[in-house]
Amino acid sequence: MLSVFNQLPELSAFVESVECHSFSAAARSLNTTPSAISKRVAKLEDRLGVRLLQRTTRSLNLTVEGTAYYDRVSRLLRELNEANDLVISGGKPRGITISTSLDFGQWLLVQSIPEFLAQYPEIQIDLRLSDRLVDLVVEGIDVAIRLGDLEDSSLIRKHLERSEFELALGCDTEPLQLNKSSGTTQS
Amino acid sequence: MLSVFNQLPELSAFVESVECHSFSAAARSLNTTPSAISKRVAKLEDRLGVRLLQRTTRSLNLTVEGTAYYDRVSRLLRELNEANDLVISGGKPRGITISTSLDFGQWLLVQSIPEFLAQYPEIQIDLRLSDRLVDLVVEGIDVAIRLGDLEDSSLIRKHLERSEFELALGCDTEPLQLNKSSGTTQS
DNA sequence: TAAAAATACTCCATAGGTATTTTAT
DNA sequence: ATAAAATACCTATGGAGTATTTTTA
Repeated sequence: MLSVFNQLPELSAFVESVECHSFSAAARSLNTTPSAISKRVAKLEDRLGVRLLQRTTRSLNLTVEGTAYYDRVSRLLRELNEANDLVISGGKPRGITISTSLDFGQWLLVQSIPEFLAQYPEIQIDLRLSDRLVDLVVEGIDVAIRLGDLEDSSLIRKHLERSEFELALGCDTEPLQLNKSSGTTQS
Repeated sequence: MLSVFNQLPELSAFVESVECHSFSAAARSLNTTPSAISKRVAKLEDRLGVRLLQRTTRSLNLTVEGTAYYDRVSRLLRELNEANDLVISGGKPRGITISTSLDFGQWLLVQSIPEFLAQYPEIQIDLRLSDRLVDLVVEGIDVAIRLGDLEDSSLIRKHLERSEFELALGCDTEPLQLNKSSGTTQS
């Protein structure tokens, strides 16, 4: 992954210019100046070594290469936006990582998780079943569920921040009956 | 197209870190310093408002969101590289825009272009057939072919730069017999 | 003549590097 | 004890704005 250079402002300027048929209009749309747009597109062309837009003071026209590039890049920008949107937290929990034992995971969660997902379809659950001792911090576990007195074991408990999962539980009536389970929980 | 912010260095740092399982290794791979990688990833997470990598001084682990983001973004970086490669000129002509009349285009070029493409498959041809007067500069036409005395018409001829098409013609024996056609040609 | 692109010039934000601190194995 | 991540600090690059010039419809 060596040949990708920084180019997103340039890409946006290019795509927006094509769609607006004008640098000035693109500048308005992107809340910047025509000067900036002109420079960004010029820089992009410079790096690619190819003229993308044939321009006079009165019109913009895509070159052959520009057309090919526009087709691909406009799609990529759309997809990148989608990837960002998917991941950007709207303040709400979006994903949790749960660690528990094989047994407990199978008997309790495999039944309850579908229920939970039915109520909160937008939350992604990463369920990791393992009987080994897990370092919650190192592996980025949000909630670990262990049976009984395991909470008195050698596991280190750290207070980091209020668990996203707890927030999810707190925001409505309890979707899972996990409250009674003795949890070694980051909270 | 408003929500895309500049993020390619951050994206590369993130993807490379995931693939190297280490900021330091990613820094080596991207010819920069661990400090830069650390800052880029932190900035990306900051903008997204989501932690992508759970890190200690000894290990990196993708969070749930990080996994989803990595899947998408690594693909996008690959595709962006491909788009760049596709368009980057290796010094050779890559595309020409030809303007000619409907008649001439049909009778001559429709026969000759397949031949030409057989010899130079990597060159893209954008053939625009039109009987109206065309401003070569405004529309980014590389070669315009007009019959006979049309070259004495009101068309303005400008010397801009040596036509890519002429170069293509000059680099070998003539692939088309266009030399005899009276051309209003940017050269 | 009006409006748009290019450009010269300046300024400032910020990305990146160096050196240091913290942390984990 | 070693190696990696985070951080503080500084510097310089280059991105963006303003104002001007050029061009074209």
